[in-house]
Amino acid sequence: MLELAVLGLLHESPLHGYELRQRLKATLGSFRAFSYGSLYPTLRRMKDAGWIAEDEGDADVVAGAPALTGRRGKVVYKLTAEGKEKFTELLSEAGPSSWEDEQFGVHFAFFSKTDPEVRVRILEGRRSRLEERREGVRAGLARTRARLDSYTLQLQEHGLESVDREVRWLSELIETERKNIPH
Amino acid sequence: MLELAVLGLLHESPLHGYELRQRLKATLGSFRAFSYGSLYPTLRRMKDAGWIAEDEGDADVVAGAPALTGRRGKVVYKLTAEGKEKFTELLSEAGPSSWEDEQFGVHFAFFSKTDPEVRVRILEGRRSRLEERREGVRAGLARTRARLDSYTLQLQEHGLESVDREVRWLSELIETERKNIPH
DNA sequence: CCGCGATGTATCGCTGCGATACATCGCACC
DNA sequence: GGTGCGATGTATCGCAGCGATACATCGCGG
Repeated sequence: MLELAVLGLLHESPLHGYELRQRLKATLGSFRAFSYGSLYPTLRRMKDAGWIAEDEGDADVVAGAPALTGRRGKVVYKLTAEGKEKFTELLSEAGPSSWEDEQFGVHFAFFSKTDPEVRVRILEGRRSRLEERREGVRAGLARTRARLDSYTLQLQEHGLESVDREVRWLSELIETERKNIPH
Repeated sequence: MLELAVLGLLHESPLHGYELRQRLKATLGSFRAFSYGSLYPTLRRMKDAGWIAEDEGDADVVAGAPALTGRRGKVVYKLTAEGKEKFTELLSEAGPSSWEDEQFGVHFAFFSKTDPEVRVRILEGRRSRLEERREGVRAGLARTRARLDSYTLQLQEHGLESVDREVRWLSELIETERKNIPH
């Protein structure tokens, strides 16, 4: 899932870890963070899997004697052919709903790289899962409302409203996307 | 953090794992889930720490021959004296902001067991952390807005609005709570 | 010239998730 | 009267990601 984000960012230009992390923050904003603690291991995993490779064409090194010794310089990564393929695959993939749900934000951030039909599918998937959960909570709430603490109640109602808000947001997006699908 | 929730629930009556999980769902609703995968290990940890103990006074067992053999019956837990103490401690504790932030929902759900001053402190803490994050995102967004993908932009703005909404919610609650503090 | 904040790579221990296994109980349906 | 299925119940496994932290270098202002 972090993987998808990394592939998406490298799709535009080669980057090193630190920069990737900055972009990640800039791209996902308050939606998701990703710490170095997951980024670096993930980069290694992806490199081992052959999705990305170290980019040696880095200007830093070219400019004369790189001082050698331990000089732990930047490690710039770029997408491989397999990586590009994997990106496209992950970007339209279904998988178990839990997976889809977690990656939704990342997925959405790279929507411009997908077809309108895929977008609608993803958005509708997210919406229906959200609606499902909402109804579950609502039902439980109706059943236990009387027994519940006033603070608990407020918490739940706030949560419910948040979910509702997102559902409405998604509905608007779906509406707009539908218009983009050629007749 | 799950610990706080368990202590809070057991504070009202002894319960076994399954029932705890149900209550957890009913109490926290859409805010947080907690799976068995965390619940059972946590119960063990808490028992080892002496915060909770098995409750033998269970009616099931009393009612004649319990069929013995493997009969892996319910394991009912109750709060110990240390547990009660720990609960009060955790409920008003500050700790690192990350900790506070994650436990906020649980904390809030048990607000009726705290003093109004503590409530205000917790609510204000949450609000200021939220505001801080919001400003960070806003600043980054202002800087990169032009370069950003339209979808990325929409995602970020939606996120920002959500945070904003919660800040407003918190402000209302703070207002109300303040009135409850004796002159 | 030195000190500090930004840049940069990397690891550690922890919490919690989701899936799953397995067993029993109660009751609905035929 | 059996049988089958959904709710109740305990438990574990592997995995993803977090937050803190260590450590090194670079660039710039005082």
